[in-house]
Amino acid sequence: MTTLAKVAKRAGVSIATVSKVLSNTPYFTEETRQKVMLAVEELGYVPNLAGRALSTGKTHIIALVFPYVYDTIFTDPLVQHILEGVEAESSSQGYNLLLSTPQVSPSGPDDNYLRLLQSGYIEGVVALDNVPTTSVLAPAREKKIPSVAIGYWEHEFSVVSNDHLGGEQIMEHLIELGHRDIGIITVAEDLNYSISQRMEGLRSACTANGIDFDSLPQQEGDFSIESGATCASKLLEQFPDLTAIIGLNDRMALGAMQKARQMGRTIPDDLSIVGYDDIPNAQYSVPPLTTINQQAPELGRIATRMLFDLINGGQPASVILPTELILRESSAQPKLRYQ
Amino acid sequence: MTTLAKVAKRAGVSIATVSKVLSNTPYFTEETRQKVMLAVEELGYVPNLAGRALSTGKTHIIALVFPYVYDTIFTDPLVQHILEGVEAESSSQGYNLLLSTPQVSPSGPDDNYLRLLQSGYIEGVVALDNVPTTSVLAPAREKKIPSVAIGYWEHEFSVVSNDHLGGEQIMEHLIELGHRDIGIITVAEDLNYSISQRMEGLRSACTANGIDFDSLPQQEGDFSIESGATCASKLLEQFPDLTAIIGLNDRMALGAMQKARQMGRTIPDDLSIVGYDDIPNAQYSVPPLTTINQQAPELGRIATRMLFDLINGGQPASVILPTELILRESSAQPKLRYQ
DNA sequence: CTGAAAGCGCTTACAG
DNA sequence: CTGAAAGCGCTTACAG
Repeated sequence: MTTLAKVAKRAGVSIATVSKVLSNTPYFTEETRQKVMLAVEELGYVPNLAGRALSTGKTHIIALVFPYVYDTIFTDPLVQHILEGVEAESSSQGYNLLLSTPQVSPSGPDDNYLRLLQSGYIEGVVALDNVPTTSVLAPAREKKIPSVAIGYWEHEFSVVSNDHLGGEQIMEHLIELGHRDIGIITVAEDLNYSISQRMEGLRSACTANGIDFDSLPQQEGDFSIESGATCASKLLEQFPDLTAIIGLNDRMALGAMQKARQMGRTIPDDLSIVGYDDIPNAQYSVPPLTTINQQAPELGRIATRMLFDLINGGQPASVILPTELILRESSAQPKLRYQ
Repeated sequence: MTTLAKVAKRAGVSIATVSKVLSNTPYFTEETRQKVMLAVEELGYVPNLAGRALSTGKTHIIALVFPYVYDTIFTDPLVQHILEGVEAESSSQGYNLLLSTPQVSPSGPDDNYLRLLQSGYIEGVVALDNVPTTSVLAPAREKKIPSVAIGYWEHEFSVVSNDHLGGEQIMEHLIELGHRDIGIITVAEDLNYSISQRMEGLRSACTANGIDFDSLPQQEGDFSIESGATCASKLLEQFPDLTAIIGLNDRMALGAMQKARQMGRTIPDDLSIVGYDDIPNAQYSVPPLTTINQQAPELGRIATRMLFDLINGGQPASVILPTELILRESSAQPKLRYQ
């Protein structure tokens, strides 16, 4: 390993000088600079980050945290997009990205994660903080580690998609088309805050239109395609008169669509199906899925920018991203049953 | 920040003693141990990793490297599954995961990545090393950094799916069904080694069955659903007699399926379409997609286990994972055209 | 403009 | 069984 000392020796100067030349401190002759750079070049010197971290406290690492709530976290398109955005921003700043997926329980995140936070290894953390039982950022805030939340936990610095609005939009859309018998595929309340917000959005659209939200049938899935299929089948068996089904994420909606077709329904003629997320596949399903776009890639990008601002002493403003209804062919007016 | 020194002071012992107690060195009285542990407890001491790294050279970080070749790397299901497997293994070993997505060009991976390798920050690296122009692991090997390749670059320690076999299997399947007019949706040769291997597999199945592989029409996509649709449309316009299309990944096959349907083909009656990867959506397309399962999640898991073996001084054997043909409903016998 | 020295927090021979 | 001391590789006041 080439160290500062070796470079210094070769260049015939002190290690302090090498260090200063490399960190672009002013005050040294062009001659010294050249000697040093030549030695650095010849020796292929690369600073040891642990050494630097120990003396400066800066590691140039930020952590990206996804609480581990269900098996397949990385298959969630939201997670992918956040990852993509965070990666892009952090590497553009010359920072490295540490990925952490702590287990969370009502008593808090796991010890490994807690230790990581205090280890001095990371300068800050961006976390998807949407699990109602526990906030993975609470410990970071206690320890005054710069952190930005993507999600609903109360946090000074956060970015979140307006799930309430998205919920309203998708329900409004169905109501406008004339639907009243609407089944809902959701997810267990304690699993995810965004989903609860979407539910609230659905509710307020109903209320605004004089529909009793609580009378609409619901089934709980687990975000997966499979669960969407199962829920759809239960919904349609118990309530054959449903004219529309809302899946609170696209994957469940897609599963529902397949199942409904197997059960003999034509989409959208017999049954409208709408989703939420606007994942790439939503565009390519048969028929293409009406859904809500929540600008997921922006979430990660913005959160990371906020984090760097914070690390540099700024006070970034929190952000709420608007959602947009994406009209495709899986939704239409209900057929008139009694004519 | 609580340091060893503070703990030592509180426990009334030397910092050396605290350090030894914590690292489970033998030789100290139960009484000392208790005093130390109590102080650790009370102060909430967590070792500073930079300090430890500097004196031991162990950082408890491994890097996972995905060369950045096309925009949407994290949307590739293969990447997701590798990530999942690597994450699971490394966190089970108490290691943290650093994600790196270097830009690669014919002259090699980018400087940031090169610096990371030499920074002393990482104990080893697992890399998806399938881009023909450049191996991201070549620099790691030069620098004697423990590394495991997922892919085809020649590397002492590697794990790879048997793409050649997979290619054979999918082509064999179509040939057995009676197809001879087969269109292929592939990807530019210099983009990905796995794909070239699959192509070779297709070729050998053809050769074994007396079919001239080079006469089969091909189109180049870019892994995306969209590109699959575009390629299928070109293929079907130029060669309307095709009875089957192979997509060299599922997403392109899925795009092809949608486009073929729009062009009036019924799948599989008028046209068989098969894919490669067995992504979750393959099961839920209409009709469900015949494809090749390559045990992607295992790739990451095995590679990481090999890396830890290597770090601990072992010499793990390289692994080639077999593929499996997954029969679904998107493939069938071709219709007899001239009866 | 340059360098000697202290210090970041830890571990590890080496004495005792 | 315990501790003093050196050292890991770097940066940063402080002198000169």
